[in-house]
Amino acid sequence: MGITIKQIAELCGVSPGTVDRALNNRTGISEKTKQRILEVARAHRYVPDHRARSLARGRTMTIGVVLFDLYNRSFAQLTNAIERRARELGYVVHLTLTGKNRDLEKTCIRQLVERKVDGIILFPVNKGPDFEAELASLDTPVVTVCNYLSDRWPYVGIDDRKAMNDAACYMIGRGYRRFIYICPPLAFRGQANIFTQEQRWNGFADALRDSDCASVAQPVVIRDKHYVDALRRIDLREAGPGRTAIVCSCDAYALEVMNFLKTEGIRVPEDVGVMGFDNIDTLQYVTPRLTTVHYDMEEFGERAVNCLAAWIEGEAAPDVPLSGYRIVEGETI
Amino acid sequence: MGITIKQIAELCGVSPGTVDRALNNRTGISEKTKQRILEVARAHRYVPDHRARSLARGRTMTIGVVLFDLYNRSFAQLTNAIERRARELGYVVHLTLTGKNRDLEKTCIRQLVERKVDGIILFPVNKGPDFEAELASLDTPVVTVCNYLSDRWPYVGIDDRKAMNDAACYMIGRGYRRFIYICPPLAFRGQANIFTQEQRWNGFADALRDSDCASVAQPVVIRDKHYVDALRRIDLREAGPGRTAIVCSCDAYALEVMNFLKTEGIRVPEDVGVMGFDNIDTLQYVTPRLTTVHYDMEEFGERAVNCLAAWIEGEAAPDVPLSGYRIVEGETI
DNA sequence: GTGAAAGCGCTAACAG
DNA sequence: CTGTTAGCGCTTTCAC
Repeated sequence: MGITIKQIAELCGVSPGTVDRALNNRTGISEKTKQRILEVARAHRYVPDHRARSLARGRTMTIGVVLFDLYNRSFAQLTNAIERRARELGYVVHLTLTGKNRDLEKTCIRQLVERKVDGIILFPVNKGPDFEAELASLDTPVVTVCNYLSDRWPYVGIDDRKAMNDAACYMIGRGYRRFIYICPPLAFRGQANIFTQEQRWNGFADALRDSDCASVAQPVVIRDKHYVDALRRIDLREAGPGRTAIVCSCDAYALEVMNFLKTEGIRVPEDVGVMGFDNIDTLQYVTPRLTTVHYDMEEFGERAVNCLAAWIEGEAAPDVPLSGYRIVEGETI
Repeated sequence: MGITIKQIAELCGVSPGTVDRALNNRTGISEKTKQRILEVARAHRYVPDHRARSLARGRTMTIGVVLFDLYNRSFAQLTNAIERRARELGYVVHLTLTGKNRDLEKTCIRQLVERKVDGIILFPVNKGPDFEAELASLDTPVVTVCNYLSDRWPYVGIDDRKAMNDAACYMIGRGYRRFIYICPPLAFRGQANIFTQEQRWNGFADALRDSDCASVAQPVVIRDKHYVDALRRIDLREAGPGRTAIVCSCDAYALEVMNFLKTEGIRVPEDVGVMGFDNIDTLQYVTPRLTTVHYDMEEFGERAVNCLAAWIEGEAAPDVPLSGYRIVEGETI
């Protein structure tokens, strides 16, 4: 199954080297033999063996991607963008999914290294000096996305702290004074890499602290994975100064929260406001339109690939500026 | 960068063959030298080169996936399931996306073959004898998903014709007599492989024809890519016998339609009913709850991988039974 | 313009 | 138990 260069060489009565010259448009071959070889190759449906080629050439033209999963809309978009951009640059993608399992993440990375990918795009769930050392020892370019690891690797993302700060100010500006902050990942503080989620929380806390509005209350923070249950135990209609907002550290939580509020007959934003983050595309079909923070996942994907490709082809890891974001004024705040 | 078996052999003063025995837990090596070799390998962070291994062993333990894109929720789910199941079986996934481009699909397949994937999971957009011949000549196991190609390749999916037939009967049973059928892909009939979409349409047409209910009218069929615009030109509140339903050949269209109806102030299902297909997970956040046809994409992914793996490891392509489906009774019909 | 040979890193078959 | 050798398929260098 599958004819090889050597076999073509025999069939044509030439050497493998000559076949190589013909097949790869190299110089130093007469047009006549070249055509003859190409003819035979076509007739036998010659397909080059990429493994052998990459072994000889030293490049696989493959990039590895390590993500949680594809359930989150954003990741699907990101993967899509990565594949497209990678393809444009001549790379094929190895997709590996970790399900947020830290050991599995290491396994995935190891597999990619064994397969000698030219570079890796990583949404890290691990962190810490050991992990960094491990990553550094790979001798493989790595670009991090959506979750910062360290300045030893380029990072593609936004300034989440500032963005959530802006969001908080926006809410305060609209009369919100009491807040419930939902962010289950915070429960993994110190264990997993939840940099982005921490940044968002910090940005939120900053804003509340810095607010010159005296009536802003201490926020209630929900770290429970069963955040809807936790929410159920709170009296959301309790009277008090200013309005109440449920701040979700990402849209996925916000959607669940809105479903819950709907079943409880709690009106948004009349009774309580809801703030999201990510602007996932699902939102365009949901009423009321969620107020959220938008950034461009497609751009993330492209930037990550561009950066990785530049690193692969160049010497050092290029710097990537943080991406932009904006608050999407919906109907829930 | 990266130590090789040969180098380890030199360092340990043994032959490459012995190192291979130690590294791969083979028999015929003394515990002592084995430990010594493993020691050195670990110290130098030995990582096997998968390309070389696969070249020598004849298997890549890689499966290729060819899909449109990841925008459709279903595909993201499918990809996720494929990756997970493939990983369980020891395979790594090459993901290629075609954007529904028929030439690009061929390119993707060729790339995967060059990379000597052990098998391919394909959502085909091409069809016809030429394409089938091309595919057959690959000498690579291929399993088709979601879009049937021919009985030469296993197919993972449901009986779409019957499912849409059931859906139509369900609507007729609920008093619907006038139908608008939305299915832009039908415009590519004869060109692209739209098997599934045709099946759904056929099932729908069957049901209307076979209905013993005399008042069922000929459906209006929208094949226009700008189906919302087409819909705008129709008087949806026109009086007539029975109720009117907009039947969408997949949920993605239904969501757009519902958004449109909302902006027009047309109530669902009071003024007009809406039927979907696929039961994408987005639906759980959309009101009113869309009536649709459910099938299990996760199962598709698993079955496809299982089938492919069985074929790779066995002789012939295993048969896969059609998967189940069910109508999800929502609030829009 | 073409051929021969070495090598990429690993495996497997055969000697010893 | 260990070493040797011959590949896997392609590339590349150096002769001719």
